[in-house]
Amino acid sequence: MATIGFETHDHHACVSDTMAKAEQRCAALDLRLTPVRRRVLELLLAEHRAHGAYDILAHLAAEGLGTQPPVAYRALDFLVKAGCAHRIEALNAYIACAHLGQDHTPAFLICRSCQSVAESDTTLTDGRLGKAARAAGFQIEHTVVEAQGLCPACQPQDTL
Amino acid sequence: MATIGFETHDHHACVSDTMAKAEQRCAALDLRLTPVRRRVLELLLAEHRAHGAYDILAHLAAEGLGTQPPVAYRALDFLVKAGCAHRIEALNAYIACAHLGQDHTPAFLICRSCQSVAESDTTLTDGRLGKAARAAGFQIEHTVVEAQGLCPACQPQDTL
DNA sequence: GTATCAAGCGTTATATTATTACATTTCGGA
DNA sequence: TCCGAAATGTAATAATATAACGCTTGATAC
Repeated sequence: MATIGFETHDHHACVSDTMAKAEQRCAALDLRLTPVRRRVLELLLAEHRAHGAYDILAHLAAEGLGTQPPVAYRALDFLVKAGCAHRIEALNAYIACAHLGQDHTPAFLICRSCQSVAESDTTLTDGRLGKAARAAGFQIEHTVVEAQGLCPACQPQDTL
Repeated sequence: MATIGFETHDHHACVSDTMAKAEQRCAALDLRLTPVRRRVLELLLAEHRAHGAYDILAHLAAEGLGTQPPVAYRALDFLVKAGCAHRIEALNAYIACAHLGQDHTPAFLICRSCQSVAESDTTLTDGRLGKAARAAGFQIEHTVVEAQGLCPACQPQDTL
């Protein structure tokens, strides 16, 4: 399990790695990473935080890539279906996948102070949700696991 | 842990029990369960499924209890804050709490076929979200744990 | 009792998020 | 080169949610 988003890291490499993986993934699945889709993924990747569809649309509009809501929603839906991005239900917003290429069931840690979002790569079945589902005879198809609170950097510091 | 929602049960008793507990809880916390709030809770309790704010508002309007969105949102917000209801983020909708009076961290099982929602009463800290948060130094304040899929009754049957 | 204050409520308006529908274009394969 | 599927452009609208403001009510201090 690795949680990506709060710790400092080489973000430039993080972005280019992910773009490269997205290319590979789309090629492998015979999906077309068109200019708009690619640009939206870049915009999502720029920061480890969630982006609203209309935020994305504003960037696209500024760059002449589209002005109407469906442009943004289509690209975001594509990226989500392709596994390159996730939707954060608690924020009605989207974030680039931090574990592209790994089969994973994402869980998110959302900081209410700095709005950063970390994606934790976990497995589902032995979690509480998996147990509860098995006990109830429920067949899980998709999970939404999100925690809201304070990231390490935003917690009140006793020392220093 | 108990998951309430899919199994058949004495729903009339389930409703009246919950209303009684809500009364007690509000009295104990010095919160006012006004007619609109009470009625909204009854509406939520009528079925173990999520109800949109505007669905609730339509009922209130039909009963002369209010016609504008804030009427519904205020009552729903009150019930959520009071612990008598939960918001289902994946559906932008609300559901009555099935574990009133118990300190719990809810997790929901949402059937995409019949729209029923079961609430599983779990503890947080040893689940995968808790582990991930501890590992990342993240301080959790609120969790959203929702699974979408098929409830027992809606799964394709091999036998029978 | 009555002045005061906070909570609740009524109402208008508007903000935010998301989808439907349909015409047009692009792209790959027959 | 023609066809069909996928992608895109665009207008309109639906669905969800909040801001703002004034009035009413109910509890409390005096």
